Amino acid sequence: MNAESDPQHIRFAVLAADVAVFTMREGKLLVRMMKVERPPYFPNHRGLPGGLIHPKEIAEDTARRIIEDRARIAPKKVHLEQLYTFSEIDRDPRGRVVAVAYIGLVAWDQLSAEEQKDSPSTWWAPVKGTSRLAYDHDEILKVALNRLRSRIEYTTVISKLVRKEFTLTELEEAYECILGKSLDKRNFRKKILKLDILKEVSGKRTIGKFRPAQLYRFTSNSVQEIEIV
Amino acid sequence: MNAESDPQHIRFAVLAADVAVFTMREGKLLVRMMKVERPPYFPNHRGLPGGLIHPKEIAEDTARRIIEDRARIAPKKVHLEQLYTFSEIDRDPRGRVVAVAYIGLVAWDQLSAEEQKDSPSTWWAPVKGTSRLAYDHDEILKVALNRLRSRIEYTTVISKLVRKEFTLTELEEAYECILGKSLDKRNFRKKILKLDILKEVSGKRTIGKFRPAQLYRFTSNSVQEIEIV
DNA sequence: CCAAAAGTGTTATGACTACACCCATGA
DNA sequence: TCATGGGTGTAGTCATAACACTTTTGG
Repeated sequence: MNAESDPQHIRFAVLAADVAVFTMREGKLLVRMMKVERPPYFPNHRGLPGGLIHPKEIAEDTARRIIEDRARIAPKKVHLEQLYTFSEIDRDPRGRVVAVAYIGLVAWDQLSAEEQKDSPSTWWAPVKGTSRLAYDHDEILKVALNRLRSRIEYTTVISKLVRKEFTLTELEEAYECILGKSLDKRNFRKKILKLDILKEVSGKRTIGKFRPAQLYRFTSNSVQEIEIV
Repeated sequence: MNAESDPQHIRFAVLAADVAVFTMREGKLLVRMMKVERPPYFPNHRGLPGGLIHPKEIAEDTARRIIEDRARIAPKKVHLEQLYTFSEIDRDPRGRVVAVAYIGLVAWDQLSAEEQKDSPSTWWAPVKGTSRLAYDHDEILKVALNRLRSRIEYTTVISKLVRKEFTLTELEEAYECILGKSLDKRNFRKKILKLDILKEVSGKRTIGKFRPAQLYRFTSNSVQEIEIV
C-alpha cells in the first residue's frame, strides 16, 4: 500500500473558483470586477470574483455562489462554461490555491437595476483597458477572451449576450464587438439567416426617429455548435 | 474579516490529475490503462492513470509524474493538453477528490519496447470497447475523445500521434481512425498539401513489395490552429 | 424633404465534392 | 505479368467576399 492509498497521508490543496462574467452594453464588452482587499499583497486592488470551493459543492456551484454573493448577480441569469484550471504555485501569494476558472455570460437587459449598477465592492468594467488585476486574473481574463472569441465563431453562445429579441444590426454589432472587426452587413445577414438558428418575431423595434427594424430570436435556447462567421 | 480571509478557516479539497494518454497502432486508437486496486470499491479494476497533486506541483507536472510513474512512459515524449476539471462530489468513493484531467498524445514509434509492452499494472487498450472504468473515468474518456475529435479538425495535433516522417496514406488513416469515417484520398491530399503545414522529405517508404510512398513531415513542431478536414 | 438606419442582389473567385484510372514495385 | 498500394485531374456545385443603392421613418 503506497502513501496515497492511505487516507492519513492524502495531500491537500486549496481549491477555488474564479469567474469572468461578461455582458454587453452599448456595443462594449464589460466584465464584472470585485474589490480585493488582501493586505499586504493587494491593498485596495481589484480582481475577478472568486472564492473557495466548499466541501459539498461542485466547482460550477461554487461559481454560481460567487456570482450571487460576490458579483451580486442572480446566478440563474448567467450562462456558465468551464474555462481552464490554473494551478501555478504562486498564483495566490497567501498560499497554494488552485482555481477552476469559468466564463459567465449574461444579457445586459436581463439584469436588474441593482445588478447593472456599480458599487464600491463590485462593478462593471470595460474589457478593453482592464489590466493589473490581483492574483493571475490578467491571465485568466486573457484566456477567457480568447475562448469567448473562438467560441462565438463555431457556436451560438452569443445568444447569451444579446437580449431575447434583437435586430440583425444588434446581433452583428455583438459579433463585431467580440471579434474586434467589422463585418459586411449583407453577407452577415445572408449567412446568419441561412444557418436557420433564428426566427422572425412579429414586432419591430424603432431606435430614434428612423426606420423600425425587424426583431428576431434564437430558435433554440441552448448553445449549439455550428459554423458561424 | 470573513472566514475565507482567515487562513485558519480555509477549506481544503483533495486535488488529483488524471490522464488519458492516446497512441495509434495499426490504424487503431489506444489508450493507456492502469490497474486500480481500491477494495472494497474497485477490487481488481482498471482506470486511467491518475494521482494526487503534490503541494509544490502545478497540475501539468502532476500529469507528467503520473505518466512516468503510473503509466510507465517517459513524459517528455507525451504532448499534454488540459482537458477539463471534474468535481462531482462522489466521483471518488473514498472522499472528495477533484481531478484536473489531461489528454496525452504520443506516437507509437516513439515508445521504447518497454513502453509499448503491456504489464499487469499498466497497458494499452483499444479505445473502442473500453468502458466500465473505475471512478468517473468512462466520462473522462468520453470527453477526451470528443475533444480529440474536434481538435484534429482545426489544429495540427495529429502531428503528435503519427511518426516524425509519414506517408500521406498513414496521415489519412490517422484522421479516419479518429474521425471514424473514411475520407477521399485525392481530396484529402489536395487539402492537406494546400495548407502548407507539411514538407516533403527526401526518403520514401516501402511497405510490403509495392510501390514506395513519398515521406512527409510537419514543418512546425508546435500544434497550430488551422482549418483541417 | 432631410437625416439616419433598415434592408436588399449580383458577380467573381475559390473551396468542396464526387468520381476512375495509370504507375511503380517485388515476387 | 500480376497483385497491390501509390499517385493524380476535372467538372459541377456551393460558399465567400466585395461592393452601393433604395426604403422607411420621425421630425
